[in-house]
Amino acid sequence: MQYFLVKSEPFKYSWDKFNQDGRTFWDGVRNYQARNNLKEMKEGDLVLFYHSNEGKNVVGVAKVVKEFYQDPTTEDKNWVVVDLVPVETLKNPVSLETIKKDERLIDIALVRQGRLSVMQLKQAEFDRILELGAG
DNA sequence: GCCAACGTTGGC
DNA sequence: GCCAACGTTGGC
Repeated sequence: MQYFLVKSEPFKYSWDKFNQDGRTFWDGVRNYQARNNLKEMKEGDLVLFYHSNEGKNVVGVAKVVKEFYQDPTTEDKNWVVVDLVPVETLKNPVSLETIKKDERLIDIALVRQGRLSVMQLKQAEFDRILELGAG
């Protein structure tokens, strides 16, 4: 079991919209590092959903239901998507500020490499964020 | 709206 | 293959 975090601008695709849809393919990744992380995802892996720009917090947990395949929005073979479904909404969204202040989360890619949109998390980091989100 | 970080592109 | 220029992301 692996753990990940994905970013989305709420204007583009929000957690609410995701829950209304019930399932989505995660498209729009146009960065090789992020793409490689997408390819690492296996069915059943858990993914934190982070709102960038607006909110700047982790709002919920999603699950991988289909491993990577060709991005249907482009012909370019470089890009892939995975299918995700929502699992649970965090009671207390965990803000970037909170994450930055937590010594156990100081090392995660969200902080270290701000621009990366798909990243892997250690289980301890994933658990810690859920703990903070439970309120 | 600004700017830092950083990935990508293209000239040499 | 290096590196300057440029574009994009995302925090502030």
